[in-house]
Amino acid sequence: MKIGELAKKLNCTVETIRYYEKIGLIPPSVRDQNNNYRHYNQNHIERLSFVRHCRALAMSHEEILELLTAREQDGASCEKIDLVIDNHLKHVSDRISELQQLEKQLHTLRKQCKTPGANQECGIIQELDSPIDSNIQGLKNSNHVSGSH
Amino acid sequence: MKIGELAKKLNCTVETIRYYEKIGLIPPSVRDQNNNYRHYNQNHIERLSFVRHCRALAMSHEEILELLTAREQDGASCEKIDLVIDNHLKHVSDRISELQQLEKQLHTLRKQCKTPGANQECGIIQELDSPIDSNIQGLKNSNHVSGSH
DNA sequence: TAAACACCCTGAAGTGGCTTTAGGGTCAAG
DNA sequence: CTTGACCCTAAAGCCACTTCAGGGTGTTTA
Repeated sequence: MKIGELAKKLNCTVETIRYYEKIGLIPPSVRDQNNNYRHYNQNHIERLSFVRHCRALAMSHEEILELLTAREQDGASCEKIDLVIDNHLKHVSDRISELQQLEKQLHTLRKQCKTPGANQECGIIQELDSPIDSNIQGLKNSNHVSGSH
Repeated sequence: MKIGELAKKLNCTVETIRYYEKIGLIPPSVRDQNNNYRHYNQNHIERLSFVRHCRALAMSHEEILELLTAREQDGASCEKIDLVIDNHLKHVSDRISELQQLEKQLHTLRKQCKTPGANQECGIIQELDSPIDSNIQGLKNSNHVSGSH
């Protein structure tokens, strides 16, 4: 299977697949000796499928590598696997809480503009001009609604 | 006021302030002619305070610039301002929904590991190995619980 | 047979919002 | 006169890709 076909099958771009190979998230592809095209076998497909599945669940590459390592340690218990999932789940839950707090604050801010008119009197701008309060300062690590890790 | 004092006052790092100046999010500081140290007046402080307030609400630099521009157009109505806030609020709400969907999926996945034992039989790994289903594919644009935009 | 078009390749740079690193200069206190 | 807190710059690193520039390959159709 060539890279374009694989990309379609797994709903990602060819660039992403080449990138994963480059950083070692998937093993090197086999190359066609004539034209240097990448070719993929069932093993590759399964591995990439696993990775994409994890990414769809918003796991980081680091977390995915931990899962892959844990999986390959035959006979080991799945405690490590559970731990990775639990930790990730906590990241997601925490991020949801943060965003919900943010949502509240934005609703409150939005209501400040009661009487649309000249912007100097806009309650929103007045509010944003005022000193930062401690509630809002609480959300330090958020770069634009992103980054649970 | 020197940069360190300003950073403390606004609860951010000196590096962040220098970075904002570099990318033009705040106007250039006044320099001490002797030692080239940055100095800030009330205008600078208010502007940076505004920017930090917006960032605490997870707005992007682009959104902040839109607000700053709208604010400076004297006499214009605050429709633009409202629009920026409304759009941003929608980003946040949408991201919350996505993360909640993710949270559900992760809970379901976590439950697959009912009987902790040898990892080959771990339901989690089995699930992640299986083909990606269309529900999960729905969350395409998420890079690790981040990026509402 | 040649041109069009879809597909493949590489390496480097760009994205956002900073943070970190490396290598310095300045200034007040002891 | 040295210690330590503060200041400066330019460049690289972070994450997970995406985009760009420039080129090769392979099939199909005029």
